[in-house]
Amino acid sequence: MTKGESKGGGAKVETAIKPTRADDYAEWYQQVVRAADLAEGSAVRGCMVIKPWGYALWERIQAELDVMFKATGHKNAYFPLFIPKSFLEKEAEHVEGFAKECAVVTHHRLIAGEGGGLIPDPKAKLEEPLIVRPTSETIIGASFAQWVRSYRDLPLLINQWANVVRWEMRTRLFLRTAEFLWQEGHTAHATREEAEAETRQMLDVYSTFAREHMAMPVFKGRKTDAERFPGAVDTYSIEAMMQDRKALQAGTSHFLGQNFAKASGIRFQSKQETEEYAWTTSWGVSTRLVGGLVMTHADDDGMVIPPRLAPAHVVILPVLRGDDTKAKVMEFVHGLAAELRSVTYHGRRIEVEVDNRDLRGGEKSWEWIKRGIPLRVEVGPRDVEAGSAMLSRRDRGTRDKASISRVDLVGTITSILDEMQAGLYARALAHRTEHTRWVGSRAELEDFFTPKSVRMVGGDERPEMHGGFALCPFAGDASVETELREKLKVTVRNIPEDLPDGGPDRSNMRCIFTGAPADKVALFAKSY
RNA sequence: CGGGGCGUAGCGCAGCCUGGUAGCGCACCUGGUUCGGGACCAGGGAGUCGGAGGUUCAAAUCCUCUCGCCCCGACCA
Repeated sequence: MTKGESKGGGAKVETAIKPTRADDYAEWYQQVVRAADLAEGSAVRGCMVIKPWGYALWERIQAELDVMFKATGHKNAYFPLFIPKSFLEKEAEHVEGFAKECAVVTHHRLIAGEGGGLIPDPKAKLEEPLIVRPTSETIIGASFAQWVRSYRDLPLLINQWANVVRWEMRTRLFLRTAEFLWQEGHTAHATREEAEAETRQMLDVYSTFAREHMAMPVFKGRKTDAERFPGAVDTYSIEAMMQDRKALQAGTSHFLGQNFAKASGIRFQSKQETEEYAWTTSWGVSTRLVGGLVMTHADDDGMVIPPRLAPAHVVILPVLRGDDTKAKVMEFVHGLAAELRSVTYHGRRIEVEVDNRDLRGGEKSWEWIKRGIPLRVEVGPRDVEAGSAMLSRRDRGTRDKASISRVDLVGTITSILDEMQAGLYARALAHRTEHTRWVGSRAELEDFFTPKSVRMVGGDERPEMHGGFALCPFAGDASVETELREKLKVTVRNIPEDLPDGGPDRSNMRCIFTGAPADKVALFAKSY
């Protein structure tokens, strides 16, 4: 059982977030997002306001990924928000995939209506409707077609940071909203091999980022046909396990073959003087990662931010008691803050917040606990006397604090943060390992994903937290996927590259559903 | 788009059945006592009760219409 859960032996602990994960996971998630001040709903249905602390997390994700994209040769650019309807129509599968959830712009002017309001001017109707981009393959393809003439123009390695709109029915902050922020890489290559290598390279970038920065273990793998991106030849994903054991697709990378090159006319003259279609890729991660961060690390007291992603690493909370000591304490605090800021942690300066708001100490502490800042440092008159501070770590109990000398704090803060980062990853990995299982038969798989109802205090019954990741040989029969999705809401998340120990003899596997020879192992799970 | 629910102070709600002109908790403001882990006391500000129409001496409450939102069923980063 994870730290902070209210069930189990011992006295019931008062938690900052109610309900707890064990009591109502979905509601817990919403409460953490609110309590950590990450985001809130807005006047626009399905759209969220990302608040400064939440946006700072996204900025950290952007900053780290951007460096990784640049290091692999990509350049940033920006393409239009609006896509002519005819562009979207160019790739058949693509249309089918997105048509159902598009925002459409039909007019370019408003005039006074009868009731005093504004209405679209019938005389200002667009000749061709514009679609607010749900993704940009087609509009970027049009530019690529202009930019690419010769094999010497390839590869073309472009990324854009942008917002996109998908008119979703059911929305949840960060996890699924009608508008979201993301990054979409688009590349064009002279050969199939090179484009496939690019697809895999970016998948690796994502999994490295997830592991090292987000402290989130992921399974990398290829999607089945049923789960492929509309218009792609192959889709790859990284899949992470959330604390309720459901999978979250945390990043995708697509090998688009020549489908979009043909649709957009991305042609080039080869060295052999033949005309060829380019091979393209696209890959993306979104603000959904912030939701993934919450569901991977947060606990019943709120957000927990991995140090390497933290907008601020430490908050200093001055304990001010009376005017006689206030000046001394603040002098010490500012000195300490300056010293900490001079320390480098993975290429960044340590970020320090000094919270000297006129609030009670406990109230401030709890606020920062809920926000998930890695370290809290209290400095009061007694610490000033002793040249020390009281240090609390977000990965320990909320009341757990220990005195540390100023010198030691400055000297060891990076190793403390590294230890926390490693600890968060280890904990997430242990959780995933505990709930990942090889299954040998369909019955076993169905049992694994069938909840046993649990009687709550007060008599309510609700499904237990159950299931997890199931691995088994799979021959790739699409009708099996449909059946499992309909019956159990379980899907193949991907065909993982790296498999945990155990399982059947890889050289002689049979599909557990059809009995046919199988050369692949599939990862099954319920998902967000 | 089908089934269910809800709109009353910034947030969460009570009041409605049995009409009499608006209340509670949290938050906010002021003063005081407090303060090394979610304080207490006293005082205070804040709501055209989603909107329109009707019944009535009188409507948050009853009736009609309307708008918006949330939950459940077909999708998805």
